Amino acid sequence: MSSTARGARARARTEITAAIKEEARRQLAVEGAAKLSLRAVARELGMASSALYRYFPSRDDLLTALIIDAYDSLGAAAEAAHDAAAGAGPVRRWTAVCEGVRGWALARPHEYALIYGSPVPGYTAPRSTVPPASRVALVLIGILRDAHRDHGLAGPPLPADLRPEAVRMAADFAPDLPPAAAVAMVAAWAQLFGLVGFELFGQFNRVVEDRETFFRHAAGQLARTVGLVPPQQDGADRGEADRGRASQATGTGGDGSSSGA
Amino acid sequence: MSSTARGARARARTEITAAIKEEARRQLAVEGAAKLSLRAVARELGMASSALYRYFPSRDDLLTALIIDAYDSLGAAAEAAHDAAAGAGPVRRWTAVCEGVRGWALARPHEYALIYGSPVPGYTAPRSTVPPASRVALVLIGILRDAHRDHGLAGPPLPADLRPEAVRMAADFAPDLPPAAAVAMVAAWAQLFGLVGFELFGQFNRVVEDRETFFRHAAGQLARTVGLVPPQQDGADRGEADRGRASQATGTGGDGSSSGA
DNA sequence: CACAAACGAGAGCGGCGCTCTTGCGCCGCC
DNA sequence: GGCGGCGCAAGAGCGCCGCTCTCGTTTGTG
Repeated sequence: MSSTARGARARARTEITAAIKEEARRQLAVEGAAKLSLRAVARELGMASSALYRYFPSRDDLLTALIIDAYDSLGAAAEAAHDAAAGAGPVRRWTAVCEGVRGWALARPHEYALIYGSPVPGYTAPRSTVPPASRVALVLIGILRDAHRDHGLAGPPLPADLRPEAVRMAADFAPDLPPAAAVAMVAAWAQLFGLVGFELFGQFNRVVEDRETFFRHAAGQLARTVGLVPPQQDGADRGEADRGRASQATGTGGDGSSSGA
Repeated sequence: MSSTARGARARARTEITAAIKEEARRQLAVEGAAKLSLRAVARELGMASSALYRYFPSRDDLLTALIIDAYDSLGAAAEAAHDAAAGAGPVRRWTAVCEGVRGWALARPHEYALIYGSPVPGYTAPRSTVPPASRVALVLIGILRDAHRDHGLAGPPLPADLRPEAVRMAADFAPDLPPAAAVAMVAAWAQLFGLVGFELFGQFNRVVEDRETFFRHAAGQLARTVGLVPPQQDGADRGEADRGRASQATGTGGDGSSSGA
């Protein structure tokens, strides 16, 4: 009841609010957050710049609204990518989510920069951004939970001095996961956005060319570090690579992630 | 001969240029890059704002100069951290560099944001930023090269479709490394800055509390993913992982980072 | 119907990046 | 040693910005 038809006035307000955000997002995509101008938005919408302050008390508040929307959009993309791979194994689902995040970021670089780039100087994100910001992490945690329930997780040991923190982390947001897995999960979460951010912000420019393939591989490795084991037996892993110097022969055997299946 | 005493005029110019950058860096640390104002810098230096354009043709050029300085400062910090651990094993040297990077970033959050945060809208970094930006990566590559020469590297296999790219990458900037190691290195490089960025930009706010310990552990794990194997020492902290069902094998022995020394 | 709240428009304040023009002082050259 | 020229600082000014205040109008409500 509260959302629809509480009078023409209220509906007009939500419509105008949406139009402002839409136009702002359009300018964001073109010019970037730094050059987003309230006056330009108002101009494009055919209203006085002062009128816009009836809807957003300041430029930063507009930005905050866009940030929340971006988090939600990214979260939805991650969830959609996960659902599209629902039937598959945990590694496949993991990489699907990672690729979903990457795809969203590549399609909306400025919105990605808005939420994972440098935060505005004195600005600290209000609490309202927390839940939408958690959605990607929740999807990843869900994959780990399922995998842990079904097969267990293969994680590295936990150093003694990290154990209390790990226990706290698991209790806080991943009660179904062993502490070591919670730690590995948070690290992988940050590392995922390191990969995406580096690609997006040009750090890979003369370094990585075939970024799609590179990312897929890296995401698969990330799955390993959180304890998800690829369908085929591991075991072959460790002794491999290149003992000694003249290695070069390394690789050859696909690790399974190369097969599309 | 070119650097010193090419006349009083020239020396005054370099001095003023340095003073401008210094003041700009001061304002950067206080307000952030978005609010850095040429007029404010000029005001603080007691000169007319227009005079400042004799030294930097635009605000973006000032920013670019600061970016290059920041890259160099970070690179120097990474090299210093590495040299301080020169005698140690590759894992210790790796984590030392990672912690050096983190320490630098925590001490200069705004300068870090300048180089690894969102790039300015239409702005693409000029070529002159490339060499200083590479210094951290070069240090890490050096560690891998040494480790590969001395003990070999234990990396995961390379999927067939990534092999051409991996060969190209190794040839381009790590000719002494096997292709798989070059790939793992670049991924770890990006992931390192993912960890640092998330901590710095508040993404860990209600997630990770003991960030120092968490980071040290994550950096150690990163060392493993690039094929650096920790000295095998069966310590007390082991066997935790998860105790789920088939908790297979759990990689190799302790990561040794738990010991304080 | 009357009234208060919400609203849109306009003017205006201080600050910004950047440009142009105007004088001045230092440099090298004859 | 005088002098022309160049580098330099300063001021005024343009168009933009975020934001505020005021004022007349619209609109939902008791």
